[in-house]
Amino acid sequence: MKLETLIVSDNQDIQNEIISKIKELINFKNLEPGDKLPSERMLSDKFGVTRSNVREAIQKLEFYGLLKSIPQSGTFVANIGVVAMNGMIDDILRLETPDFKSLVETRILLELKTVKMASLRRNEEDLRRIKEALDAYEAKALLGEPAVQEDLLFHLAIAKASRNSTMNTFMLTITPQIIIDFEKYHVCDKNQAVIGIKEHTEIYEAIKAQDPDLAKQKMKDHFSILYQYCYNVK
Amino acid sequence: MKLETLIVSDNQDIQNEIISKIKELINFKNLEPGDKLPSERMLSDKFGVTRSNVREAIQKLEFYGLLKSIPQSGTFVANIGVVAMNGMIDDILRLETPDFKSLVETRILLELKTVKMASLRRNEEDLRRIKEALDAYEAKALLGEPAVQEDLLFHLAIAKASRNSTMNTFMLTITPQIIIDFEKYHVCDKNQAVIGIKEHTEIYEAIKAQDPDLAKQKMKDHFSILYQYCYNVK
DNA sequence: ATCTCTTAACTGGTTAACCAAACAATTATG
DNA sequence: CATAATTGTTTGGTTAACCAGTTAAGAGAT
Repeated sequence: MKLETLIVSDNQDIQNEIISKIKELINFKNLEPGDKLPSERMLSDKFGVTRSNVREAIQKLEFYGLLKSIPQSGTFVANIGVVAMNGMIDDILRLETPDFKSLVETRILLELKTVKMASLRRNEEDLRRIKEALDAYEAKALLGEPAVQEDLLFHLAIAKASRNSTMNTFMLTITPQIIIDFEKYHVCDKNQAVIGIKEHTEIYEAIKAQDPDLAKQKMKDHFSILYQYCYNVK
Repeated sequence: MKLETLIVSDNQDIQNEIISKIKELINFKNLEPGDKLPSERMLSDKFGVTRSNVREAIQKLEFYGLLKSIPQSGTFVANIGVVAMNGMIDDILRLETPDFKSLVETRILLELKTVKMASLRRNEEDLRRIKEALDAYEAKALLGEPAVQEDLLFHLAIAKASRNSTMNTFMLTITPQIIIDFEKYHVCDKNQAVIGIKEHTEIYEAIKAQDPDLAKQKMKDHFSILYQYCYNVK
């Protein structure tokens, strides 16, 4: 486990170094939007790393919209000014792995919004899926078993019903880390699962009644314990 | 361009198909948390695709915390129930590329929160960086040139000052797509850049004064035009 | 029969060779 | 001299061979 973390960390460091060097190169050569970068092979030679490393770094910058690779042609600087380019690369380089507090803060923000949207936009199909998730959670919780996953599936069903694909994606993105942190910090270990049934049911009823403000309030109540806990952890 | 979109789409389809088959396999074989999946080579044989394709699919599921690859050992089902597994895979398969409206909705939600946090948590260094971005934007806007990138850099500087790494990452994630959509739908084409100077300055002053509610209000005002526009587009 | 040690195969990860498309320079042709 | 055809080179992408570590089966000793 330790070893793996170290390796990942090394890879990250190498990639960040390459990204940093690409940035320097762009600045040094005064490359402007549309200009071509040196080929992957030249870059890997120049930086003394493998082409795979260079490719990964380029793909990361491509993900953030800073570069654009065109097959059999080359890698080009995106249509973005040199100032923005430098600023964004700096931000990307300094991206931290999200801490628990920031995850919970973000999750609460998203959930309070998605539950309102879900109340307004949900159709019968959405409602059915949310109910299904609720029932699955209730069944597990009543058995006294840990139901963290069923819990989060209920919330994901709401996110889906919000009909906002971006927030839905974000919820999916943070869910695995939330699960890991919950287990790490032993959140939801106690009998809170049983309390959760009532809270979940109330949220579901509010969505069913298409009452966005009530739904938001019930969601807020649901998170009040977690909220306090999260601020105590840090 | 068309060709490329097609290829990407094909790749996406193949990947989704593989993910779907992996899901079926897990269900059919009743694999439980900790169980080992068949090797990448066997899967690629079985599915009639390349190992690269299988690897990408596995990596995607790994990103969402559903699988865990261990070098020289195998790929394992994460510690997540079969119900949650199925639910999350379905969600992942149905992930849509975010539409403009959902992007703007999400951006506004994030910005109203980060500007409050930035007001409370910013230090002098943060403030300096925000001011820098503001000045760069002002300089560009006064020249009558399009300053979309400088605009977004200002907002990214605020997100950074919020000291919430998750929201900061999310802002970075949506920024390139926002830029593309802004150009596509010709947002900010007119002289709105000049109006933006005043609004940006007011936001900056509120952050400087550490007044979270005022900052939020000014940000809201700043987005009112975009908000309307976004709902007209759809 | 049981336990230990060796060995061979199997694993995900990595590297290097290969591919087809795009581009540039050169040559042939009007 | 200008233009079109062609050929050789360069590109990002793909594929297949390779690697080091793990695993488990099997031989041998007790």
